[in-house]
Amino acid sequence: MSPRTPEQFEQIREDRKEKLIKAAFRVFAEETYHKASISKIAKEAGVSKGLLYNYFDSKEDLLKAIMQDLMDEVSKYFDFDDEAPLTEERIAEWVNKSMTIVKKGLTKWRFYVSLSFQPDVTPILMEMADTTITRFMGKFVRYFVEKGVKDPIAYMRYTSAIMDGIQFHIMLDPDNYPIEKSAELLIQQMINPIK
Amino acid sequence: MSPRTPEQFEQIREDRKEKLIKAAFRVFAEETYHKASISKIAKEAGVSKGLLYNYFDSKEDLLKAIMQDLMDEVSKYFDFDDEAPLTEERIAEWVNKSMTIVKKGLTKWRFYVSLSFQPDVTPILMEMADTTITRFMGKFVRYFVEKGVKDPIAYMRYTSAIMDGIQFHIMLDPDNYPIEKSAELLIQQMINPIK
Amino acid sequence: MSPRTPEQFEQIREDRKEKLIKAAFRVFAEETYHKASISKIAKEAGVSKGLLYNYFDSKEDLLKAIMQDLMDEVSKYFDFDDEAPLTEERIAEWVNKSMTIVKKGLTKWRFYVSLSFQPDVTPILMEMADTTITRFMGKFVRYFVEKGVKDPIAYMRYTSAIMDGIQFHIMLDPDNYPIEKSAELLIQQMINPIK
Amino acid sequence: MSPRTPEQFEQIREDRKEKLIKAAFRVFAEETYHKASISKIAKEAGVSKGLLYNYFDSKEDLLKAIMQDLMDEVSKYFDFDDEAPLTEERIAEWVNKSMTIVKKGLTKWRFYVSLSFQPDVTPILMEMADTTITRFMGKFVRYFVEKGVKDPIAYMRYTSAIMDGIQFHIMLDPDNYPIEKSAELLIQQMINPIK
DNA sequence: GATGAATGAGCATTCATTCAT
DNA sequence: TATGAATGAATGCTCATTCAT
Repeated sequence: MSPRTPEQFEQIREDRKEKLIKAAFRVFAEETYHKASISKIAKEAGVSKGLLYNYFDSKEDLLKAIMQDLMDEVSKYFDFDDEAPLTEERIAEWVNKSMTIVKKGLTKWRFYVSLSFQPDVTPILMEMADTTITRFMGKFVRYFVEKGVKDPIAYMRYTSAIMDGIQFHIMLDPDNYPIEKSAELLIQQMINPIK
Repeated sequence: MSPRTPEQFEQIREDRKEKLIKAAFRVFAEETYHKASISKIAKEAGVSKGLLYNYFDSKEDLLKAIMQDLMDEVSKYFDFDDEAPLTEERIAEWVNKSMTIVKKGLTKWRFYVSLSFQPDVTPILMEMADTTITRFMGKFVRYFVEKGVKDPIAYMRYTSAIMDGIQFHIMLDPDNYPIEKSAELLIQQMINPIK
Repeated sequence: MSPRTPEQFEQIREDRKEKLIKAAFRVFAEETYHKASISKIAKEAGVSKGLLYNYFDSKEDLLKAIMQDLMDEVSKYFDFDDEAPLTEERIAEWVNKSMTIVKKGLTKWRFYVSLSFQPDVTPILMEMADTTITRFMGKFVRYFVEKGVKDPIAYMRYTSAIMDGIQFHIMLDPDNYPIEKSAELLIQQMINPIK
Repeated sequence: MSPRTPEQFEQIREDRKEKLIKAAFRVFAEETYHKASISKIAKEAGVSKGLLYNYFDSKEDLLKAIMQDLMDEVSKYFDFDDEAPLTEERIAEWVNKSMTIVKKGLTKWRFYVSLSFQPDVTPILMEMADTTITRFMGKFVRYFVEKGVKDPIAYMRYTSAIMDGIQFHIMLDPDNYPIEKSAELLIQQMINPIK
């Protein structure tokens, strides 16, 4: 009598959840978290409002799911889980990738930054991001230590800031910002740091 | 004829307007433009909802007034209106001031950035900012031209991005970010640019 | 010390009242009684809101004043106060005048009709109109009696209805409605009534 | 899939819509379109304000629905869709019916006229009424042509005006207006037109 | 599980009216 | 007398959430 196994049900749930998150992302990105409506998200995902509440407890819960998704994507993309130390090649690769990923997903990253500055979202985000970022930073500090930089932590933070500043400018003016030139200059600064 | 002179009325209007802008700023900063309610702003300013509409045509009008205020403050602070060219001293001063102003007004600048990333606010902001920013950038380009930089426009944009990245990081972690060291490094890069 | 006599003050009051009524009429006619705002009326009349309340107790009071004005105008126009009986010439004159007056003051009469159909206005209007209309009708009844009409009251009401119907159509489509032909037909029917 | 069939949902929707239109009609008729509040309409219909917006996009949309209803009723009542020409019997029937329908639905027709004179409603109504009225008028013109009337269009408009004038008077004073006598006179004028 | 009708609190905005000056 | 700042209730409308089916 039961035409689907529990596994199949689980699969359906996962697919639907994914579909809802994608839809919510599109709507949130286009209209601000507060302005976006659950109705529109449900319609965009092709399900009923009621069903959406079967998958997420609230609008905020949906927002958290989106952010988790975004963070997973970043982690996967850079794959900093391994223990290998940074090399000059990997630095260059990281710089280039970081810029490309922004240029290719403008809406997504604008949304991410937008969220991260919304006062009620910031704490949630910070908590979620903490461990990932810490490990990430550690790698760079060790790299600068080996390069003989005098204040490696400060230098790491300085270069991180540069990276973020560039990404920020790409988001605001993707067509005119000199991405390649900037990448070249930043790589230069990281490979031959001011000691 | 008039029970209060027009000057008195004008004075009252200015005072109230100022009070409302300050209140609106506090509420917007705390809650996002869309979540913030006119009711709360009026209460925060200690006046009735109706009165607010005596001074501002709409919620958006109020937002614009706040932003104009912020931009006026920046302009006054940096006073880039004169025609004198940039010197090394002025560059150093600009870098230091830019960081100090953020550190001293964290809430305000977080709010400013937050706004600038809200999809429906961005166009309004862009329109208001346009001419100011253009003149500002021109000064830096001319400076780098004189320094003999190969691609002065790209270099200007690169250093602008660095400045913004640093400010961004100060906003996120004002207590730990190495402000002085960063200022020193950035000044270095601007006075002895990579040609 | 007193630069104006009481009479002059009275004159000023009358002039201002007139100006306010005229302004209120324009605004009401353009926007419906309920949609029209006191603010706009005061501005249209070139005085302050406060002063308006010095002359009229409320919005409704202002409306009543307008209606009284309109009715006075009608009375004056037709001058039915004299005791002379209706003649065929006066009938023809009345028909033609009645149509011309509508054609020449479309906005005004549309407004008048519009008001007369607003549920809360109707009773006020009815009360004000009562005596004027009664006397007016009496004249016609006597006229038809003399013409030997069998049911002169019914015939009077029938022709009144025709007149109103024509006026109504002129208001709705002043450019195409056959005013002259209609006048001619109606006069015909009144001079040679169906007995 | 669905807990209620789409048909059931459709049924619920139709019922509610009907109930809301009826309630809106009552409230509009009693208070003018602008004074009537959505709140009151919802309460009158026994549903929440929110639900009303589930069925109608706006107050104006609700108004249109009411008017469409009224126009449908008239159309159904007179059934002028067929191609058969007007005969003397049908003329008489039309005159009598036209008066009866007003007498029997005073509130409704007062409301209809009231609406048609509210400045912001007139254009909406005109647009909706246009084609119906044109066809209707054509029939009468052809009838008068066959009767050998000299200016059949003018005569059609004249008799339409009479009809409207009578209806207008019935609305204002249903108890005293000589309906039957008027009907008789008008029928007379249409069957033996002044050539 | 799945639907969408239903709710009600909340929002931006308007406006007749009052009142200190 | 004359002003317009100030009020607050009311309005049309939106939307997250619930729930009968």
